[in-house]
Amino acid sequence: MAGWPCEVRTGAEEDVADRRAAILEAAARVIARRGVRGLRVEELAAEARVSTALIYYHFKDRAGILRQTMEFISDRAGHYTTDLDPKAAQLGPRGELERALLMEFQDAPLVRENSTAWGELRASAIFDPDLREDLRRASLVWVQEIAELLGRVQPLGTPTALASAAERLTALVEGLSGRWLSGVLPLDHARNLLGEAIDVELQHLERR
Amino acid sequence: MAGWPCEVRTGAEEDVADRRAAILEAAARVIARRGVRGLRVEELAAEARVSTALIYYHFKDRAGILRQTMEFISDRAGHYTTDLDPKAAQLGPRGELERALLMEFQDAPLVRENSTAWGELRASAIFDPDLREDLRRASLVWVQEIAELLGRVQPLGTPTALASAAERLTALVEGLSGRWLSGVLPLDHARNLLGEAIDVELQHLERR
DNA sequence: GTCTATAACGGGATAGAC
DNA sequence: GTCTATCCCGTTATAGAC
Repeated sequence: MAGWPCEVRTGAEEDVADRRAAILEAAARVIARRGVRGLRVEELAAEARVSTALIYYHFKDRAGILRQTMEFISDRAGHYTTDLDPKAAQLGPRGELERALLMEFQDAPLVRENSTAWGELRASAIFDPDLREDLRRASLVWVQEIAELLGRVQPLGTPTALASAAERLTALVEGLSGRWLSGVLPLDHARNLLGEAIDVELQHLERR
Repeated sequence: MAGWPCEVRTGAEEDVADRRAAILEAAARVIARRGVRGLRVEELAAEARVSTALIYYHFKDRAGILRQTMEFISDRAGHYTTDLDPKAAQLGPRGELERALLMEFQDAPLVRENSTAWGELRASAIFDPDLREDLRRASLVWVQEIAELLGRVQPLGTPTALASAAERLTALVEGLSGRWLSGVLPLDHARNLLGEAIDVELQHLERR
């Protein structure tokens, strides 16, 4: 998914990779601020402190920017699920599950930025076939991750039941996230609703 | 919400109202086809078989088109919930509840169009304060409507519990709708997941 | 109210030097 | 790889006739 080999890189290559990453980070910021529709290549260039020409050099065109930003954001979200909080394992399965699902609902700048940009790219995918494949893959991975955590909390659940619960919970996260970010729902309210949903689904898995 | 008086209208006024409505219908179609970002006033004009100038005459500017289309779509969705299916009352409360929530998941052209356009405008609202107020109102109305239906199925539920369940179910609809429309989830799968969610929430309401 | 014609501008994309 | 300068097209919005 990375687009860059995982081998050790020498000086020059690393500089390029860093610059690339810096542009993608900037793209995430700009998309979170203005939306996909509001992304101006010139603004992105300013945000990343490079020229517009360099952006086209690295990403070919506007569509390329979007596609690669989607990958970038999806990778980054995957990372802060596992990396960012090394004490996760000590929470126990239930704690890990809650953390993984509630993760998105913090107003820490980076997290909010990631959620906003991701939601925006997700919405764009409906009209942009280029983005669909990445979206599909990312969704699948996420659902499986949650199903697996659910299975650790409730080992009795059949694979199908676990998968369904995971699909509902992740879809619910997306729905609640949209409501939070558009100001329909305050953050803590969204968190409470999601917390209850986890309870409800776990109780339902238990009882069969 | 209508923007037009509910009184009887004489010939000329009716023509104007019809034309206005025709443009808004066309806007819904174009947004469903191209997204908000893809909405070109010229394409809208062609779709509605009028000139671009007329569109600006009626709606002031691009933002005005979006704002009024949002109202229009929200009204229309509200209508087909209650009007379009006069035999709804015969379904019993549970049937009405399911119908109201599953409504959005049909691939009848008009319904899909409404869902797509609504999802698109909802997503735009995150970056467009103009749209937020309408979105907030529409969401509120919808949640209350569902809470009321839930209460008829499960009269034991406390108002708070009913409200929470309604918020989760409606947010879930939005999440699943996005997944369906972006091709992540097939239609019948989305319907099944939502159907199960209704069961799960009702059982949870019962047990307390 | 509705049209045709066009002004005005924003922003995607590229040429070519370094 | 990276920049400066610029082209050029698509889009929004308006002027003015009917």
